[in-house]
Amino acid sequence: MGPTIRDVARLAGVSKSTVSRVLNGDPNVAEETRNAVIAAIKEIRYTPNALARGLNTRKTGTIGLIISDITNPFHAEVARGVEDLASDFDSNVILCNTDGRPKKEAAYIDLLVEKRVDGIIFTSVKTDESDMTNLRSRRIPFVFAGRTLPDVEADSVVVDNILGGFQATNHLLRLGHQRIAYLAGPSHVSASMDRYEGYCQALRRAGIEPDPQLVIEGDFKQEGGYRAMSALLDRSLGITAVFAANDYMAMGALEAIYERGLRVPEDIAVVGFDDIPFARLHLVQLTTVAQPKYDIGAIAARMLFERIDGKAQDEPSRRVVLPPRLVIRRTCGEYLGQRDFAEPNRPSRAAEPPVGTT
Amino acid sequence: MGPTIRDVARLAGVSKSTVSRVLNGDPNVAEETRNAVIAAIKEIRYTPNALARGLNTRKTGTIGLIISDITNPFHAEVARGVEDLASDFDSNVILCNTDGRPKKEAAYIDLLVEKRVDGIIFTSVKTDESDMTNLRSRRIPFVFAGRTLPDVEADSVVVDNILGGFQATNHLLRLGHQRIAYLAGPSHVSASMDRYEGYCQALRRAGIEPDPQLVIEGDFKQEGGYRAMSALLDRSLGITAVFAANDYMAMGALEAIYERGLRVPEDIAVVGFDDIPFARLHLVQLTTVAQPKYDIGAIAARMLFERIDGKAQDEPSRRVVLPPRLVIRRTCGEYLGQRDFAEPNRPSRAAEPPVGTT
DNA sequence: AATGCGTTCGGGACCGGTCCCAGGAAGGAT
DNA sequence: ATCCTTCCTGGGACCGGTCCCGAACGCATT
Repeated sequence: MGPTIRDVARLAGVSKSTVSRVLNGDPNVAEETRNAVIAAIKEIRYTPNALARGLNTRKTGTIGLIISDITNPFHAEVARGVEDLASDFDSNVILCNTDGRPKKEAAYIDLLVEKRVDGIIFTSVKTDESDMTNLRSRRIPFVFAGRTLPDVEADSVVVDNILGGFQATNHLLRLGHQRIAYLAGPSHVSASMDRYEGYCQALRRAGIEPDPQLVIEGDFKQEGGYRAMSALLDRSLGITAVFAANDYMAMGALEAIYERGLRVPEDIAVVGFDDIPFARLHLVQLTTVAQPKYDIGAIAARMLFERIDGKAQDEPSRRVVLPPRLVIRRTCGEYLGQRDFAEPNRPSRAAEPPVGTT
Repeated sequence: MGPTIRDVARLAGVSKSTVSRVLNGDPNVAEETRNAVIAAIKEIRYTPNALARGLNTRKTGTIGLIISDITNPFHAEVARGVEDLASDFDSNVILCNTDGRPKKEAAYIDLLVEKRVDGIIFTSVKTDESDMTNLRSRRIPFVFAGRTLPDVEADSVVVDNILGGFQATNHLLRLGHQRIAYLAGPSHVSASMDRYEGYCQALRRAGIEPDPQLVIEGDFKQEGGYRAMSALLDRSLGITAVFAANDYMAMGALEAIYERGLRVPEDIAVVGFDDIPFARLHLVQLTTVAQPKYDIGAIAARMLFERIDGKAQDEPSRRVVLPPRLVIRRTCGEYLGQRDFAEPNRPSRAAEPPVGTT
C-alpha cells in the first residue's frame, strides 16, 4: 500500500539498512547519504510502520490504561496524568473502561497482551493475582494507580488514605464536633477502609471512642450517599458532622440534608474526599480532602516507564505514598484557628519521596 | 520470548498453517487436529501476536480518538461512547489529548498513522484539510464527532446546534423575557456560532431584533463565563435572562450573578448548553439544552467501523444530525405552559435518521 | 609493504504471523 | 479402474522493518 523502506532505499540509491540507520539516528552515516535519504523520505511521503518495527524491537510505544470509567472525573484526571506522561515518552495509551467488571477486565488484559503493550497501568482493580500471571510470565510491567491489591507484589502509587481520613476528622473535631458520622464506601475497597482507620484514630486521639452506629456503608456514588445520610438522619443520633468517603457521597449527603430543611454547616457540617471539580463550585464549596489525582497518574506512568526502559528492571516493587491535602471551603464553617495536621499513629512505612512530575 | 505459533505447531504435531487456521476459525480443519491444537495452545499459554498479524492483514483493531481534554466531562462522555462501541467491534482506542493545540494534534496524527490505526475519530478539530491529506492518501477513514470542519469532506455526527440555541432562547421568551443575553464561545467554533444563529432566529420570530450589546464572547470555560457575565451586569443593560453557549460558562455566570446578590431565576434566568453532570446537581439544577454526548461518540464510532469494514467504503460522506433536548430545571423558573419547539427556519438539510446505538 | 583501525555501507536472516498454492487421501461417479 | 471432487494439510513467500556480520575503503602506524 503505502511506500516502504525499500522504496525509500531505491529512490535514494542506498540499501534499506542505510535508510533504517538514518531513521534511527545512527551517527555512522555520511552526511551526503543522510541527506539523500531524508530527501527521498520526504518525496514519497514515507511513514515508518510501527507494527513492523515493534515486531522485532519488542517495543510498541503503547501502554494500556485499565480504568473503571473515564466518565468519572477522578479517573479522568488520573488518565490525563498518565496520558501526558506517556506523550512525553513518545508513547500512546490505550483506554480500557471496565466498569469494574472482572470479566471485562480480564478480556482487556488479554487484548493488551496480544497487542504487546509495553506496560499496563491499573486504576480499577477487581482482579486477583491469577490474572496477573500472564503479565508476569511475559514480563510485562504494570503498576497500580490509586488503589492497590494487598496480596499482589507490584509498583503502586496511592494517596495516604489513613492520613486523609485523619485530617478530615480532625478538622471536624477542632471545630468542636463530637458526633461525627462516617459515610463509608464499599467495605472491600481498601481506600474506604483506610479512610475509616484515619477517622477512628482521630477520634481516639480526641478521647472519643468510635461509635459503630455512626458508620454506614455506601457505594461511592451520590445515590448511596443520599440514602446513607437519610438513614442516619432518620435515626436522630445527634449527629452534627459527617465525613463522606468521597465527594460523590458527600454530594448525596448534602442533598439529603437540604431536603430536610437543615442547613450546612450550621446544623450539619460535611467533609468529602477527592476534591473533584464540582466541589470547587461556588454553589457547593465542599470542604474536602484533595487527592493529587493528576500526579497519581503521572507518577504511576513514570514508574512504569522506568520499568519499561529497564532502569528499574529487577528492583523490588516500589510503593509511592502521596500526601492528601485538606481543602477548607464552606461546608464545615470557617476554621481559622491553628492548623494541626499531625501524623496519625501508624506503623512507619518507608515511603520513597514522590517521584517528581512533569 | 513468549511462545510463538511455531511452538504450538511443533507441540501439536502440525504445521503453523494449521494452527493459524484454528486460530482464525477456519472450518476446514479436522475436529481431531483442532482439538490437538487447542490443547497445545493452552498448554504453553500461547497468545497470538497482534503486531505480526496486523503486519499483513493491514488491520490493527485499534482506532485513534483525538480529543482536546478527557478531563472535560463532555468529552469524557463522548469518549465513553466511542470506547464502548470499539469494544463491541473488538477494537481498542488510543486516547490523544491535544488541548486544542494544532501542533500536538498533528504529531498525534503522525503517530497514529505510524501505528497503522484502522481509523480516527476527531472530537477536537483545530486542524485544516492539509493535515488530513496524509490520512486520505493512506485511506485511513476518519469521522468528526461533535464538531465539524466546514471545508473538510468527511463523515460527521453533530447535534443540531441551531435548533438547540432556538430551544433555549424560545424557552426564555415564553417565560416573558425580552432582554436576553448570549454568552458566546470562541467565534471560530462553529458550535457557538450555530447556537447564536438559533438564538437570533428565536428572537426574530418573537419580533425582537437581536441586540449586539447583549452578546459577549467567552472561552467555553467557567472563568470566561464569569467575566462575561460580570461585564454584562456592570453595564446595566436591563438583562433579565442569559443563554450561555455551554454549561461551564453558565456556571461562571451563576457565580457572577450570586456574587452581586442577585437571585436566580427571580432576577436573572439562566440556561446553559450540554447538560454536563454537574447541571443535574440538586444545588445547581441548571436548565440547559442536553446533547446526546454518549450517542455522539457511539454513532461516530459506528460510522467509522462501517468505513473500516468496507461496508460504506466509497459512499459519499454522511452527516448525522442529532436532536438537542431542552431540560427544564430551576434556573429559569418553572415553565408549565404549552411547549413549543417548532423548528427554526433554516436551509433544509438532508439529515439521515440517526444510526441506532447499542 | 604489511598491518591495523575506524568509518560507511550492503546483504540477508529474522521477528511472528497470514495466505496462496499444491498435494495427498478419501469417496463418489462414470 | 480411472477421474473428479472435496476435505485436510504442509510448504513457503511475504508483510516491513531491525540488526548482525562482513566487505570496502581511507589513512596512520610499524
